[in-house]
Amino acid sequence: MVKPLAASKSALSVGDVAQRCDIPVSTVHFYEAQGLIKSWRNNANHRRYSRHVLRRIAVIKVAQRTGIALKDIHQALAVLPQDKAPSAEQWQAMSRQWQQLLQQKIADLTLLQTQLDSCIGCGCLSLADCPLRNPEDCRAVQESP
Amino acid sequence: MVKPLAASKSALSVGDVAQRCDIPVSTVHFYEAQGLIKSWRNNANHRRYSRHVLRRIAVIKVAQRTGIALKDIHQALAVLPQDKAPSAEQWQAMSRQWQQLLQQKIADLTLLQTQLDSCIGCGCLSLADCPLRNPEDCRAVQESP
DNA sequence: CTAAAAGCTCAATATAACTTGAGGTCAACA
DNA sequence: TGTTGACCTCAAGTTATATTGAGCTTTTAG
Repeated sequence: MVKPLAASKSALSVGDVAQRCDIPVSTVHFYEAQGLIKSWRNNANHRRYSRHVLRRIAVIKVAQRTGIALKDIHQALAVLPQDKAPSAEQWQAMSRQWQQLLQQKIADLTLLQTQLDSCIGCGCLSLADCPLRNPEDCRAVQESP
Repeated sequence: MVKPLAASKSALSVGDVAQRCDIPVSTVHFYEAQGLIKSWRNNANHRRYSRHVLRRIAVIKVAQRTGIALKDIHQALAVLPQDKAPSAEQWQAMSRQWQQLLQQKIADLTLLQTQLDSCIGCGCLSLADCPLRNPEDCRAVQESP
């Protein structure tokens, strides 16, 4: 059974977090072990999370989609507070980091696409640009067409 | 000492291949073990590669830059012959596969960028689009601004 | 002719990012 | 009350992509 959202609940169990972020409990544990998120313990030694952890995990997921490694995500998350909502400034600092990375990646892929587009099977018709060129390969191709 | 290129050499040693592709010998072995490239053996049981292996490895490297997994690269490479230059058709078939994947990735990242751009710290000002939104998180934020 | 360089095989290790499992606690519901 | 489900810890396993090392053979340069 899926529990209804209890919006006013201020502390979340590991199960709550897992469910709401749509990740396994083991992953929540893992992220915590990696220092990406934090928790405290209740009397029963059960983890309790601030609701702000949900945003952190959302950020992690987005960053991962772009191919950023966890340790880099860790670094970027460092500018966000663990236990309260980030200020506009904090948020913008993070966001700018992502934007730059994204732009970089997009530029990289776009270049590759353009190059591939003008590449005729590495017959080296476009020697300077072909991303698949290889000196030896090109020469060999020219020798025995 | 770096050997001069011997363009007319038709069979390459594992060392030749490694040097010309700028990858370690162990990686050449590894790719072969994975079935991405092929070799035959000479009298001394040493691997010998067709020069066309250089193009295959160039393709592997390009594809990896875009974040494509080796097993998918394996599949795409299947349309290229191991022991001769690909025909224009074969090449184009491959190229089209890459193009599609690239386009997909670029589109994905661009979307993400746009979304991130219009996201104000997930105060959920743009509820429908924010890639960082999370129902519980948003509601909580609204409750305690 | 000999010693270094390059090859070979096979097994182990490495890193990232998780997942699974064993064995045990604790609280709520029928 | 007892059993189910959510937690806990800690260790081991998994997949992808290689890299490293040990022990042995072949080639090549001086």
